[in-house]
Amino acid sequence: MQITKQADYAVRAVMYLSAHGRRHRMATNKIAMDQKIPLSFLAKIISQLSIAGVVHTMRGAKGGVTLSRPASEISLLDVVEAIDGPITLNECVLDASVCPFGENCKVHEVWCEAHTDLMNKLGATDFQTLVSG
Amino acid sequence: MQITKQADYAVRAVMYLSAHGRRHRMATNKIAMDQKIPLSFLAKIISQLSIAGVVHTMRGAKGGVTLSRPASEISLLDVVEAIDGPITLNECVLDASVCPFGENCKVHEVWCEAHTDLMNKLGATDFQTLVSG
DNA sequence: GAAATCATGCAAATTACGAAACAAGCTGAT
DNA sequence: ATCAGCTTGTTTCGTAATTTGCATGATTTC
Ligand code: SF4
Ligand code: SF4
Repeated sequence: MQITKQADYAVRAVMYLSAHGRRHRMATNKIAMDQKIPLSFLAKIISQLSIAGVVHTMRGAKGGVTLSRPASEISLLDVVEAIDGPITLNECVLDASVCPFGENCKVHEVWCEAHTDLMNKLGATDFQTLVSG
Repeated sequence: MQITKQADYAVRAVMYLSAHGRRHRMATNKIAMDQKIPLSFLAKIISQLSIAGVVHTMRGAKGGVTLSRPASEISLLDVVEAIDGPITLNECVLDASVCPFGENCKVHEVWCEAHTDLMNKLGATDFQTLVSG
């Protein structure tokens, strides 16, 4: 019952980028140093964030990473789900057919409600307010 | 980002016990059959629930498992934490010292808030209302 | 072509899952 | 009282999946 370290690393990276503005291209190397992230591990995370459309990468000399959208339009949920996949408190939340009891289970509803609340909270927090506030 | 199957199994077991009342002693065998839980797995779960003080077990012939408290005084949180241990959305929620940024991290606060909300929700749902409602 | 950088693949470590075998306690009949 | 049978508690093991981290390769700019 925890987000993975990858997801937390990803959040730190996006925080770092948000704090430095979209104009500057930051090298993965520098991000890793400043945010205490294993370098070769961060590379893969950046890659996934790129595929998810959160960041934009530039290869070659003078390359680096930038946000592909304004920080105000990137939510915690975007980053976490880009790395860990859809977050589900219980396996039945997204697909009720995995359990023989499925829809007839009262607990199922509780998990779904809690899940929705969590999604709303994470979806409502954008990185602009995280950095400035 | 998911509770373990053990925790869900535990919830099913307690649901089953709550539905049948505290007066009846149910054999682990029967619970496993009706709730589609691997028998040898459920034994370990029952044991942990017993240690946590949620259920009371009786060995020997005519033995079985009963709730040690009225269903109205057992919350989802009790059962889940008895099995999975304290639930934490991120490792820094309970112990901020695991991260070099610790208290100075804005994201940390968000996780703590979300964590509190989740705890409250799970703590407020007792098995009496789950069964009857 | 060389340097800097992202991208991909591979291995160790940890954890979750399930099953089996064994030990211990209770009941009730003898 | 004693013994046999039933039921939970504990321990151990093996498998599978996930997580984490590292090393190497591919790509672009200068
Ligand atoms: S028993 Fe209920 S809560 Fe558990 S997986 Fe099935 S539907 Fe979901
Ligand atoms: S970076 Fe912030 S959110 Fe992540 S572990 Fe550290 S304190 Fe917690």
